[in-house]
Amino acid sequence: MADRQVLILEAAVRVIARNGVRGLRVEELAAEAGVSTALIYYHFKDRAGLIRRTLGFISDRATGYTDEAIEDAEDAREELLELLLGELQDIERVRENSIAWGELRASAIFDADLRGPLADSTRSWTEDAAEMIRDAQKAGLADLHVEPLDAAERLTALVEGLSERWLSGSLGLERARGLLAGAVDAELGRRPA
Amino acid sequence: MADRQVLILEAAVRVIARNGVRGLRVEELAAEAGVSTALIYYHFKDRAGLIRRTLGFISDRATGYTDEAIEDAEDAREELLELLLGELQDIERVRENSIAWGELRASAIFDADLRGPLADSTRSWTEDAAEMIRDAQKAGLADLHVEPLDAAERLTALVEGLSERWLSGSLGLERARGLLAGAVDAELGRRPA
DNA sequence: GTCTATAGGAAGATAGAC
DNA sequence: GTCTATCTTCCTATAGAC
Repeated sequence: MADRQVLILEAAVRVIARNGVRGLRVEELAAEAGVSTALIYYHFKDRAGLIRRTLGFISDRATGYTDEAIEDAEDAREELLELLLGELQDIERVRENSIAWGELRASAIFDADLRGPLADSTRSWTEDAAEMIRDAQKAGLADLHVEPLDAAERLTALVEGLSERWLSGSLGLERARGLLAGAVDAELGRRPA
Repeated sequence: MADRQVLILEAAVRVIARNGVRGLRVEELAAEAGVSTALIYYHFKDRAGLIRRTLGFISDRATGYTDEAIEDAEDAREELLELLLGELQDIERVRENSIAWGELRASAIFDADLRGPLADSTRSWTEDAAEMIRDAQKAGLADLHVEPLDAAERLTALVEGLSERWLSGSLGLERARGLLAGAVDAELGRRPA
């Protein structure tokens, strides 16, 4: 489907990461994407449609930048940690996505239309984490009495909380990463040496 | 200082809770507060000034509505849980404050001026929680090897993450509360029966 | 599909009286 | 300090040509 649209969506993520959903001006997006405002309205109907499509786009590409690290992981427990730490990295693309993701979650509070896709992405991410926890349990790397889905939901929600604190300047990145690693230990039981 | 200003600030919190920071229209705020738009500009200079003052106001009154429940708590560990659960209640005032708080944090990502007060409030809340963890440890209700400040920072960040999911419709309130209780168990060790 | 140009309206901000 | 009335700016959205 028209890569011109994708171009606009990618630009939209950048603009949102810079100014927030609330601060997105169609004209600024047009400049960022190198197209006219009219073209944006042609493809996305109106501003609300643009935002909605951008959210879906973010949800879709929300995974991906952790893949390499996850493949390097030596076991399921390390995979889980890498999956979670993936959101806490000082890399342009990660920052961009994290900010956009936070914006979309915040926007969903005031716009019911955004909630469906958001909940879907959240569930999908959580289930990935839960699956890794189950694998860790099978490998004897996690307490068997922890409920994988509960722990996964707590850990992913914690990542969001830490990420927001990091991005808003209340928490240093290294400390955030350390806290997250500590949470994995608390949830799964300290790693057997 | 002029209670008219406080009246406006309180109205601003309500409007922000309803429509978000970006959705705050000076005219709507004027209607909500029962004053003219001119008066708002008189007191707050411009829209940006109004937002800044409102978010500062939110930081200040960020605590308070948990006090009763905390007093009823039977021990330090229960106090901690009540402090945290205080943010996850379906009560008008709590929703309002939680949404406004989330908006403040989201806004701080794009506005460096907001970061100082935000970090201060966050630290204060975290330290309250850490103190309760220390008390719980003294009372034999929490593992002694947990680092109070680390656990407190994780738990409060988790509350923010869960709260955001709840408010954005990705998570039911009861489940959020249950997950939080589970996190306290995971962090402090299961409560000795 | 894409642009230039612009209509139209919403919202921020101010003037001036009381 | 507070209001009514109004100015001005900015931004979404569309018309119409290519």
